[in-house]
Amino acid sequence: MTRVAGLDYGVLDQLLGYSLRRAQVALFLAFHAATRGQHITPPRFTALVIVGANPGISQSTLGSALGIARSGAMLLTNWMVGRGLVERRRRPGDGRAWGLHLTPRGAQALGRMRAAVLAEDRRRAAKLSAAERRELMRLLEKLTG
Amino acid sequence: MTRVAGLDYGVLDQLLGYSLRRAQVALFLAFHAATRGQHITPPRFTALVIVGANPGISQSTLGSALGIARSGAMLLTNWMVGRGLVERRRRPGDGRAWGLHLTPRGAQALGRMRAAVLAEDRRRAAKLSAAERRELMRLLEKLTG
DNA sequence: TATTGTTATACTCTATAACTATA
DNA sequence: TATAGTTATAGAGTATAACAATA
Repeated sequence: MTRVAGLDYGVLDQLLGYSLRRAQVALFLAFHAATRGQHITPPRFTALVIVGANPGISQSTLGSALGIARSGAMLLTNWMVGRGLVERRRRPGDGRAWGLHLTPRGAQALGRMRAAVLAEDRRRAAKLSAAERRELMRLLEKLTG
Repeated sequence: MTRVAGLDYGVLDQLLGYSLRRAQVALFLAFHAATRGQHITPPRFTALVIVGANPGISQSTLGSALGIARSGAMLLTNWMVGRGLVERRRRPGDGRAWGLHLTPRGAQALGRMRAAVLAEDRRRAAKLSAAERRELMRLLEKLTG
């Protein structure tokens, strides 16, 4: 979605939503560069981070965090389990829900990915000064929260 | 993708890309609210705006602006033509490409949508002061350009 | 040869709805 | 009744590849 030279973008240039979309696409390219060759996607990475930070989380809660339906959270979990990154454990108190946990291999893989993604995210953000980057994060938080 | 209370988002909260994604989802809801009941989507709205601002544009160039393949630009154009919002005109100099133009009905519909989308975008951005909003747009532009 | 539009096809992601087992 | 997970199915959006017409 690079800007096409000579094209008039009309009202789009006045929309905060469109500016955010452009910026998000640019940062998505950063993510893609950082995870090249692996079969990782933003939702998969997000899921791994959240499972890692919230051991024992249920699939439904994971789905809520990602903003997707339970059925989608299950497919995502299947992928993580199939790759040996996550395991489902029965919960003592509740026979319905699984508790999700990183495997040792998953924790190791996530550690590598996290470092790469964070480094590339920072590299792309380097067009801004450190103060500008913090200000941008603050404004985004204020907008969203 | 509303934040789930009590959940630890780990490294995600340190990623500019994730902050942008959250903000973009929030503004997408603004778009959705502004176009409720119409069969419009962000890509369709974007396409209409770009055709309106660049009369005679080709399908391929439209696709480039949207960051999608030619085949997708054609389906998008089919939708706009099918709704009577856009018409294809042969170009005098080049028998290969179509020139896309808004119909009077398309111009009228776009005018209404543009006003609604812009108003709702501003309304959601009202959590920021006018100065903050301008600063946010500036930072996003600096990041992307 | 290169470009534009078109067509056919396939893939990914997601939603919905119905089902089961547990609570 | 309500919730968690599962399964089946369908739809939207997109990409790729091949083709015809035109440059």
